[in-house]
Amino acid sequence: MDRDNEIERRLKSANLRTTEGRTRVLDHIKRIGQPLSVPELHEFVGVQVPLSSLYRIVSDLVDAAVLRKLEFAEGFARYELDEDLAEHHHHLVCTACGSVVDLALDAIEARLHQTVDDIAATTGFRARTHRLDFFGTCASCATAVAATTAT
Amino acid sequence: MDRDNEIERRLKSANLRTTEGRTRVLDHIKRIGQPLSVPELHEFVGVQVPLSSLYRIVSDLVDAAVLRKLEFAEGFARYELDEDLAEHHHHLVCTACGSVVDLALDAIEARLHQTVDDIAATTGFRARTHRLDFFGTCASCATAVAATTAT
DNA sequence: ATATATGCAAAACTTTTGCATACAA
DNA sequence: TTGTATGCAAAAGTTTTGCATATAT
Repeated sequence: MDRDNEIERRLKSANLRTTEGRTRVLDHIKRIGQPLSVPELHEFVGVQVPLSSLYRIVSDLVDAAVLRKLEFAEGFARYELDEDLAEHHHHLVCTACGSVVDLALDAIEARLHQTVDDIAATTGFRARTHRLDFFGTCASCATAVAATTAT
Repeated sequence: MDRDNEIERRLKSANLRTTEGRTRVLDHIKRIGQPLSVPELHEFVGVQVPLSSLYRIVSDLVDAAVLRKLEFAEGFARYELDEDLAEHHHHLVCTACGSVVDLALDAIEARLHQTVDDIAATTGFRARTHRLDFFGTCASCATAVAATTAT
């Protein structure tokens, strides 16, 4: 896969060896497709990789531009593939069930591109990346709430 | 001021008394106009209010919908006035100097409103609020970098 | 062979909590 | 007066670090 080659390349140029821990972490993040916290990785990847190693692994991978660190207001960080490796996307955070779902919509990006231009013209700020998250109720929680309320 | 009345109202309906600590925290957050961390508040508000009290104060104010908790990927939380109390805005985060500047642009909101509609139509997710932050280089850091590079 | 990565234990940092005292209403 | 807020100290949760050992290249 092309993406895997690019990951290899970034690991190499950051002088990071291909180890079992890193491979496991990346495999799980690629497979799950949602931003994961280190404790979650600890559970998924297997307890045989200690937390301290996981923290070092994700930190190194962030430095190598393979992972990206995210924080919602949860009190801990989550990690996902760097945006060059995954399709650029945003997040739908359900405040009822806590789920975080990726969202990619061409129409959004077009509008944001205009916005970045507006900002540069207005303030002189050169936006290189952005982060756009939506908070609300996912379809299934909306249904659940409707059912409860109907009672 | 109208906003202060609204804050009073929210404190009252959350059964929160008007104390010196809360008043100080709110005064500083209103005055500074940038999202502040608790350690920053500790320094600004005065060391005579201990950290534990500050954490309790901001937590209570978040529950009362007077403050809003934000997290960039810094490892700690920042607090600013709830969006109903401040003009709805976004953030320009300079990755060179770390400054966080508020930005409010009508054109952005119009585009986001369309986006929220798109999302509801596409996914069924009902977005109640959103968060949009831009990361890049502020005008003065861009100038500084240009100067350095020119040498 | 050699530099890098890991595991363990200990520590640092942010945030939370229990409880007695102080304060706002 | 009465319930709420604070200060202090201790603890909990997340993340970082030192150092000896194990591993990738």
